[in-house]
Amino acid sequence: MQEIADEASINKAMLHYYYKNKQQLFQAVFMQAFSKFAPQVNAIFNASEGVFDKIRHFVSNYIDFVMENPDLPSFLVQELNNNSEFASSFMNHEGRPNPKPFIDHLHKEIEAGAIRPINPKQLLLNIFALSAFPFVAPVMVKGLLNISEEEFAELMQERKTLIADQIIDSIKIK
Amino acid sequence: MQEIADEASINKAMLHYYYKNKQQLFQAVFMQAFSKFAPQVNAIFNASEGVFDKIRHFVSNYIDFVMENPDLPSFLVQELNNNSEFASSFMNHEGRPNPKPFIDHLHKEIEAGAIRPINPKQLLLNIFALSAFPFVAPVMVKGLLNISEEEFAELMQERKTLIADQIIDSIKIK
DNA sequence: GTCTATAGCCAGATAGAC
DNA sequence: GTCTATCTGGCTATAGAC
Repeated sequence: MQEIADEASINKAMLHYYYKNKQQLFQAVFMQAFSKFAPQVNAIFNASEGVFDKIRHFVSNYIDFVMENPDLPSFLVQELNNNSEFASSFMNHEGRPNPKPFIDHLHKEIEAGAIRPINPKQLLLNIFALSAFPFVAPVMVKGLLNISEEEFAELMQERKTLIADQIIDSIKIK
Repeated sequence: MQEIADEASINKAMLHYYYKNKQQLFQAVFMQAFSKFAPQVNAIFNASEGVFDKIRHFVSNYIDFVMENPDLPSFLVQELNNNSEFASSFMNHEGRPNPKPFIDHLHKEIEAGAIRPINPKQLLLNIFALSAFPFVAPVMVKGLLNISEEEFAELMQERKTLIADQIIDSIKIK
């Protein structure tokens, strides 16, 4: 609370004036982070494009977005991991990420023989994993690959097309 | 400290007898977690097999390993994120994950024309991301995909071959 | 080695003047 | 609304008997 007050150039008493206690301040912060994140994720689900374009746009938009908000993914993941009961209330929240439209879309394309018969949940997981992992575990990634902040940023730029191509290739009929 | 003491069926004073302070107890826990994790990761780098077999074995072994130690990845990632200075001392530690052999191996295969000319660091990142992400962000993944613990376990079993096939496919000369 | 009791400290929270 | 001063509880850590 002291550090937050310092950062805001006020004192602890004022924090308690605006947010009755620490928990409520935290929830306000979490909610704001979550409400920045959710629409980004929903973008992929509700767009009207074809599957390949959805994937390309999601990956590119997501990486651009988190490069501007680099602490968001690790913060959300950490708090969801440590408050699972409280997490589920956010997951049931209005405006939460809802993958159903995208999964239905995939099922249709599979039935039509337009893409390979992959389990849609696996595909979704692959998209998230490839896009989000470097931002969820940035210290480990930079340590393992032995790269600087700048090299990391370059790798992420390269990923915007690399990942999308790879994912699309994995479901394209050859 | 109280909760740890309870779990161990001793009292707080005994914890301080064996570990002078909380920080030292934490370091012991972290070190043990890290020393379980590092060899698993190194397995991929130092095996004498071909690239494709390395990838297949790593993915399968890694998923088996973390299914038995489900809290390890999220714990390590969280602590590395929050103690980056202290993290780097572990990353320079004896027996740390060292990807150089694997990256060299990839460079050779690329020069020989045996695999496609991908950036080896991107490939490494893809392998980690696809394997580790569900275990680093389990609550978010289960929430987004709307699946139970059991379905999660099934998905992970299916992933052992699915991911490996996809990664190999992304570097195979067609 | 093991325990109880307690010291010491610090963060969250409040009272009350302005 | 804003601030200073202060209370309070809880946590880490230690003293000291056994």
